[in-house]
Amino acid sequence: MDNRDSVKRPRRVTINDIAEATGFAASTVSRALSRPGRVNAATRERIVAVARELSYVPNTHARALTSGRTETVAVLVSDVTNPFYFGLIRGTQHQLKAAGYAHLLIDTENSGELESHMLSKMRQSIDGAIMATSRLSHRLLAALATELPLVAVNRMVRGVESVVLDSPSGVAQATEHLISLGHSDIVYMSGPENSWSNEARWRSLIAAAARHGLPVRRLGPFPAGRMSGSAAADALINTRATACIAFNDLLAIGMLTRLRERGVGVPGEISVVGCDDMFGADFCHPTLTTLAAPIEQAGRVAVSMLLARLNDSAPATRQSAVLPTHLIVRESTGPAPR
Amino acid sequence: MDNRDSVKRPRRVTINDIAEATGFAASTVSRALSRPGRVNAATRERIVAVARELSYVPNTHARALTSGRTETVAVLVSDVTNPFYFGLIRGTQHQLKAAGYAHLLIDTENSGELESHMLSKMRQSIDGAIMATSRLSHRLLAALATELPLVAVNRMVRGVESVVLDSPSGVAQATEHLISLGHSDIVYMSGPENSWSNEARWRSLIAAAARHGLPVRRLGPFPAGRMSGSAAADALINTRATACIAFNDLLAIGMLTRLRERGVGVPGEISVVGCDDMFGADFCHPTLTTLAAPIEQAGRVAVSMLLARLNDSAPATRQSAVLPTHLIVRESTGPAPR
DNA sequence: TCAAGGCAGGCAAACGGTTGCCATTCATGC
DNA sequence: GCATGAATGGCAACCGTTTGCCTGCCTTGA
Repeated sequence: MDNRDSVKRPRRVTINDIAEATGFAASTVSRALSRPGRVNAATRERIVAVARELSYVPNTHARALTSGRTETVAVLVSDVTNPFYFGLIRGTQHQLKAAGYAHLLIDTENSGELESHMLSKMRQSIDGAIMATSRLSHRLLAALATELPLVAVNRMVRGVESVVLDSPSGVAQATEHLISLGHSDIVYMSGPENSWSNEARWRSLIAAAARHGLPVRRLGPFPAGRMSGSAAADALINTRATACIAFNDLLAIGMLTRLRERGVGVPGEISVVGCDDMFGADFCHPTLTTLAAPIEQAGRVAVSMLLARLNDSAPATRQSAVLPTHLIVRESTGPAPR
Repeated sequence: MDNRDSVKRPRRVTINDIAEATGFAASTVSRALSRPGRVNAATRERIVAVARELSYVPNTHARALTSGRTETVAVLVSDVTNPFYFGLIRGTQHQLKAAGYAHLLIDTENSGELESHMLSKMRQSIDGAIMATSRLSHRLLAALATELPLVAVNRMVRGVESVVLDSPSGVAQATEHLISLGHSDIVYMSGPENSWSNEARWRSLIAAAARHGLPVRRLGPFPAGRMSGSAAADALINTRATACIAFNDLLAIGMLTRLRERGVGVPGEISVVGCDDMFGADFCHPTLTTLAAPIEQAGRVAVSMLLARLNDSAPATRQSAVLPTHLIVRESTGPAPR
């Protein structure tokens, strides 16, 4: 039925309508709109005016089909519900919008397999991708990077542009902080095993403690959710350690809750340090001493790097940006009990 | 350079490659893949097998160009950083992925203008949209709904399918709760003026209080962020009221912080009720009594409604789903001081 | 035996842009 | 006066699918 058609698809304005209205050929219209300088200034003005008047909107798909450019960037996160990503999503969202790109959000559910599957499925619908804390192996990630422009966040791999948060220096600060408070038995509460930053944090804790001749222990791995906090707290209590650094704030806050339930004083008996300074770290109880990571900025930087590569067509000197982290001392850390 | 080309665009497998490999025409391949039943079973099997072998991935854009279907749904939120949306994003993300749809996230930055602008720009790249707490006027929203399949969340408009959280009943529960604790002076801390749910909550507070012959007051409007909590708390203290219901948890948590700073006991001197039970409400200090809204479920339901409409082509009896809310009593509410 | 109708497959025209190549015009320099 | 070449615009092929229409064949029933 004609009626239905006109309702469902009101026949949008195309480049040909503009061509007809101006008397120019469609190709000229196309160039005027997407390649200024290739046509006469007067012509362009005329065309642009008519385009605006007809409220012309270029068809993304048609454009993508020939030119290959989709003006869309995928942002892959391992778990949308993890507040850690909120800042990242915000950062990428803003930067992409500013550049006129669309933001395709993909939740990889902590699965490297799903990650590469989605990516191969979307390869032609996106110009590039931001991979936040990818669960892919180094080899796979590097291979992917040769097929598709991508920037990794919190992941350092040869041949892949990346933005990483300088956890080492942050963890070192946290360690110094705890040591200066008299703690000599620091435990690392480990996150998921396939997480690159988990390893990075653990290694820098070892290094930092070693500089003071202190041994460190590691508990876990624990899934990076608040729920794991209970098990983590129980395990920690068992070790009789007086301080811990948790893989992330989610885990730390979960531990806080459990420690309180069990009547363990924080920071009286145990000091807890989190990582990421995510939403909530400043209003949980006690408020959490944590490693502030400029994750929103990381998102913006990642997008900038990606767009730079997309536009300059220069293969770019594969590089990585390292963003500083710093310790925010709040209520969850205090002098070691004697 | 040929080299560069082959690197950047490795020439993906198309329907024609399959046609050539199998000896069938491209059209038959197309039908075998997207309209089974239209071709002979044996033919289809053969084609599907070859397609898999060649790891064929259909080109979204080419498909969208002719069929108009993009298998993409836009999710518009007024502010990605508001934790309230996390659940929604999660819900929509999961449901869309399950159905094989892509999830286009759009932040409208609390601006109705940006909202409709983005939507008109994307109209041909999406099959439909989920509009969470739209800032658009009723008229505009209704008009939009005639041009594009959409489902509104937390917004009730004639002629627009919607999913709403039953705040009225929840606010009523909260009011009863406060009254039963002996409070007779309840203040509503208002959120943004252009928010539909803000009005809905305010109205149901009036109604609930009226049933007990109690007057209520309203303070604000306050922007729906944690930062506004300070101003809100100060204003509240000034009124000498003993209880308040805040537009949302963000505002409530902000108030909690400020009240603590100013030495006002919660719930000793003032009881605070939030709305949404967002991430953090259960670990802030004191933990927040709040209206739990099944927002993730709302996201799923919204997607289901939208997909049902997209697939059944039936214009659908424009309807709305109302999801129940319930009060979660935590530490921030207590008996009225005497 | 033949008309009618269903099934399976092919042809070719879209969909809405982009882009390589060609034609025209006009200024420039010798 | 003529070759040269830059600037500008048009032509038409193409991107990868979908889909309306057509054809040939086989089945069915009178």
